[in-house]
Amino acid sequence: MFNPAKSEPKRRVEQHEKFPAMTKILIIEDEPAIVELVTMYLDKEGFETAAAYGGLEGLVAVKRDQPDLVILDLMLPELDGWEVCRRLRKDTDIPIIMLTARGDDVDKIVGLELGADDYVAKPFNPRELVARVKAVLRRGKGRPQASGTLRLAGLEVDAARREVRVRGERVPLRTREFDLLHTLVMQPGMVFSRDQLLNQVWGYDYLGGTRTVDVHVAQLRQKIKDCGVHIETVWGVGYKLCVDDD
Amino acid sequence: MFNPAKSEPKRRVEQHEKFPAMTKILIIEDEPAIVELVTMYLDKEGFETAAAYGGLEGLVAVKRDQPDLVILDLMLPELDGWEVCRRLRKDTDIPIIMLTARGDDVDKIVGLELGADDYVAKPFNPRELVARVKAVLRRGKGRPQASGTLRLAGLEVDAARREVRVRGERVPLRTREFDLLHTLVMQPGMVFSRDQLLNQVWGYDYLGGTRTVDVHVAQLRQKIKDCGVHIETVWGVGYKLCVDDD
DNA sequence: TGAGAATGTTTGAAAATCGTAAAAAGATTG
DNA sequence: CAATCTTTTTACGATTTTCAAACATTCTCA
Repeated sequence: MFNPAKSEPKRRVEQHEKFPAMTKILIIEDEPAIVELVTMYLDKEGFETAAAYGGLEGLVAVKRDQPDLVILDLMLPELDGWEVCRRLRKDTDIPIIMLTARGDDVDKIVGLELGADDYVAKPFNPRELVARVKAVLRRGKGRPQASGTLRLAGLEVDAARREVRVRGERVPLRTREFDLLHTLVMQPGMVFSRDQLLNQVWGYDYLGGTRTVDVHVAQLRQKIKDCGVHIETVWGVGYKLCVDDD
Repeated sequence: MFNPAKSEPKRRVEQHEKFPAMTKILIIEDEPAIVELVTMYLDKEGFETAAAYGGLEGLVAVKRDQPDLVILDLMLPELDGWEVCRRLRKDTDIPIIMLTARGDDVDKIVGLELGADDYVAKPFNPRELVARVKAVLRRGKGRPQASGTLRLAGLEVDAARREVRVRGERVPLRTREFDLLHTLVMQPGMVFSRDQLLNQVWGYDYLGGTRTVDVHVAQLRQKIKDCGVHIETVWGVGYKLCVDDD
């Protein structure tokens, strides 16, 4: 998609940094006290959490919950962290933060051999762990954007620059408007239901009503009129972008 | 594709990016274990690989194989990475990613002195290396990000000297300010999310909050005003550098 | 044609984001 | 190790955007 820093709609968030709506974090750790502590801190930051208390259980949980990040203790019953990490790495790219004891060979963990993304030495400061979680999650986001301007009749949409031109003239759009238009322009003629648009533009966890889409469509229509392209209502279904035929 | 939130969750089935048929990558590294590992990962991504186990051998291999990118260890027998890099740079533009030890002077490596395109600190995560390879290759086409002074209206940014001039007048910038401006100037008009800027300027493992970016942007704005170029806020997304239009 | 449902449009309060100053924390230097 | 400089955090007001609600309009189908 195209929005580098989606705003997080409809959610009670204070000073929190924004992460993809409901980022799921799985904690694999046998000591309940630690699980509880970490859970508490992550909750407070708006993350969704799950826990597994052993290696095997952990592997199952990963499959089931599809977390966005795993916090993995090195010392575990059944299957130790090394093995769990290795198996996870074999068929996923889910970021992993290891909990290690002081003195563990950190280089091996984060480096080649295991391929974890980061580690925190026990005993650790929960706040630091949270910071690391955020940092690791952020890493994926820095990739260059697919450049290239989409053109359709008198309409140009530049995703990388977030600029829209109507017959060559720059038209300032707001975040939602831009994202909405961009989705439509990417597949001209394709009908999008309001729900599809909500998922695409507002995020899958958006809690508002579907009429919101209508409002934004109306505003978009205002701003991009007379460019040889228009947003058509598909009655009872949704909207699509069409090239004027005359 | 760079949307952190929504389109990202499918981590499992990662689609291979398309690079020119059979992009060749040469690894110059004396430790066979590392060569093997890296080779495996690059293979998996569809790259063609070759290896050289020493500095001299590496130079020869470059001549012979004409790779599209070189991964170069800093510590090598015969001829060390510094020297190899220097010689490569003397008569080619082949992108180079350096493998360094933690603590090596990264500024010198990627800066003008050596002119490598990127670096990865050992011990490294192979997946990250692959990501960097892709990033560098992608960057390669398009823009001569090479040395020299970047000029944009009344603004000059000299990466080598780390100097900035506003309408010819030198303006002293602090480290962060300079790096920030530099990344923005390299791709004027391109929108950078705060996360992207944090990754680029502060590093992949920066642990602070995103508002830090705002503060530095504010300070930059102070220092580079009235030079025909300004930093624009892209509401809900991030910042971009724009040439004044009036 | 008219009732009911879906959509269009306008609006202002509420929410989100941003700018900035100033305090706090961290680095660097002499 | 104190002084100084840089960076980061924090706090709060200012600004911008969003969205639900209300009402108007259009559409469908009996």
